[in-house]
Amino acid sequence: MSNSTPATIEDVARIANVSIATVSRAIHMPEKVANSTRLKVNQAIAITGYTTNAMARSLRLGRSNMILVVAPDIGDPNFSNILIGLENEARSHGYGILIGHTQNDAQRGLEYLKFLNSNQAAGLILFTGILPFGHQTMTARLPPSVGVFEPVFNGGIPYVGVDDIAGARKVVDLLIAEGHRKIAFIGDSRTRLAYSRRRMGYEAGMDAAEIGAGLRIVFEGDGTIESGRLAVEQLFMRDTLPSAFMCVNDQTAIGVMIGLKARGYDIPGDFSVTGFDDVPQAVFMSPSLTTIRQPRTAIGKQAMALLLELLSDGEPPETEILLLPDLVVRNSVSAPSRARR
Amino acid sequence: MSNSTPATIEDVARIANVSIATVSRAIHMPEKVANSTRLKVNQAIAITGYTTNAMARSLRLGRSNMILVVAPDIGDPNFSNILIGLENEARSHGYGILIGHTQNDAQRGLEYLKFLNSNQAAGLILFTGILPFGHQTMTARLPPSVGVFEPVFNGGIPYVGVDDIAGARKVVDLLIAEGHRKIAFIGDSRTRLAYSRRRMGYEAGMDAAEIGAGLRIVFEGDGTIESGRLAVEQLFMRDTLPSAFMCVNDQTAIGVMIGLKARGYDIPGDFSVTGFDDVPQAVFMSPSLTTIRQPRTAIGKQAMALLLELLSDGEPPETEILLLPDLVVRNSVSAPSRARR
DNA sequence: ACTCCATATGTAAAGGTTTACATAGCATGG
DNA sequence: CCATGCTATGTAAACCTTTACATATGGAGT
Repeated sequence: MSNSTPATIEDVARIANVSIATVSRAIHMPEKVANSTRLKVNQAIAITGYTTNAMARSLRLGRSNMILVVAPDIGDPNFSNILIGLENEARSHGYGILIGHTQNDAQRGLEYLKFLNSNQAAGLILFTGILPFGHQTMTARLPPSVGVFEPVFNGGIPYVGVDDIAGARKVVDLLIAEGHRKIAFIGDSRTRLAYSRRRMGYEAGMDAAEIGAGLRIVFEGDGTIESGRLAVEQLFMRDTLPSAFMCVNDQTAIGVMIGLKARGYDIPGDFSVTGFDDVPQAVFMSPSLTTIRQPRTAIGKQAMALLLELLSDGEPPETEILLLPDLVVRNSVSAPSRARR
Repeated sequence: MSNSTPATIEDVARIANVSIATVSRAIHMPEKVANSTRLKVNQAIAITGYTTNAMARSLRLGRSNMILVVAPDIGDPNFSNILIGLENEARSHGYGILIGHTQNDAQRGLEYLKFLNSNQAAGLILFTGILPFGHQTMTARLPPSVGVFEPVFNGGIPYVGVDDIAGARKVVDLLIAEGHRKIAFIGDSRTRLAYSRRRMGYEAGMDAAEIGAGLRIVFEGDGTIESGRLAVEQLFMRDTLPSAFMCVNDQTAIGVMIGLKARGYDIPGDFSVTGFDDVPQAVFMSPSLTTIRQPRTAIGKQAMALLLELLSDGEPPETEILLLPDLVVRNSVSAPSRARR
């Protein structure tokens, strides 16, 4: 039974007393095979413990059953949850996932391009806004691909992300509902498209509440902790201080909180602070951070579903799928302090 | 150049004016080929942009260049850092990594077993202490495998982990150096072998300091936050309270801290608390947690290196590799309070 | 009874590699 | 000058599938 060398389709055929073609058909197109024959084949498969040799199959078919997932950094805690969504969806359709990380290094990217060229992956999931294949990007013959989080610069590649405008709108609406009017947006319009969209959500919310430009304060940072701290420093040099800091992401919010605490202020007593992303530590901060949760597993699932559709249909059903993220209310927001109102 | 269908070895052979065998040799056994010929072949490869079709190669060779990594939960933040180590090491040897997660579900495990049987992976990395293939485990024909973190129950499978005894010893030595003598160990001897070893480290440290059994307090939990909280409740019902809680892992330590805070105690003022693992949030807790850092990336790298060695040699060079983990001193430990000394 | 068609199965080629074996060329040693 | 052996290359088989095409079987329609 459990021989040294795995059973092949031929072993099955011999035992079932049919040809290998029939075995193949019994497996992949059962309706094309007589009931009685299918039974014999299934028995033979059970006896031999046969499983299709994926290598041979992929070779014959000209495509593999693997999806390559490329991220700049697989150590990113964001990544692993998306991975779950990706993996579940892939596996339930008979695909496996292959992972690679580039650390934004073109040389590494190139190695993954080789992977693709050597037919090892039928599709590609990209976590980066830029094709990571250096100067060969232009001539690269890519398999069906989809982006995660951000549109992929340069390619007609569909992507799955989050509705950043709507998410930011939820935040600003909360702050306004709490009574804030002087709301600072600590942003970053350069790095990622998503960040610009969050700014748009902020502006839309302020518009809707008819809060004039005079009360809007926008600081351009770069999405890092340090830039949050810096924003506080700069804003304290002006005369009009906000009562709330709406940050483009959680990193920035952490920086802002560090800055405010360093000056001896209480959060949310003196200032309210919000983030965006819901990084894992957001819940452990003190105060815990009110933020927007990225539906990571759902994003992964959707992205993979889209890719699989692409793989079978050829045509992208839609070029952009935006999921609506949820507001997570914690303890970093309250009504504006008397002094700041 | 960039034709619709990828170049094959035959295209290269035609252009270089040699046989396909020579091309293959020029690529994989360059020393077997005349210099002049090798040059011609390399030029032809450059012209055609040829890359070896991995499917065909794996089929012919009877083994793939993929390593399957199976973990109970790839969303675990521990996981992603180890993944980096695994991936780097694998890639630098021409292997790719395939990931799967079982959620401790035998059905899922079985699907990965199919993966293996269908020759899609040359080796296996296991994050679980038990072969995740349900009842088929016994008859499963596994490729070379290595475990991560824990020995794999049941198989003669080498593994890479951390020296838990030495790690625990570092913790207890620190506590003793701070002046503690009544040190409670909040443990879990059932779930994981690693946890029993940490207990051994504790006992060894107490022995070395000649602290008698009378001063040792051991609570058997199950490694969860809740069990840490429970330990506090139980211990407060006894008459001899410890001055320090040495926890078998960070989860337990979190629970202990919750329990102590609920009773209004200050950490480390009233009681010292230590963990083990250095989970990402350990640094964000208040007070930040003194604990043992798992060298995750290094573990991943070592595990993959061991597997690759297995793959080429056939013989495991050693059956257990233990890395020495570092103590991370933060703010949850101080000298014992007067009252508890 | 004969033709035709549908259904079920078989035969063989093709997919791209690697490699055992065969061959050719050439130098070395007698 | 021939036998021998070494080096470089070529030929063809094998790895395991899938599937176009061919064939066989049986039933329906005339």
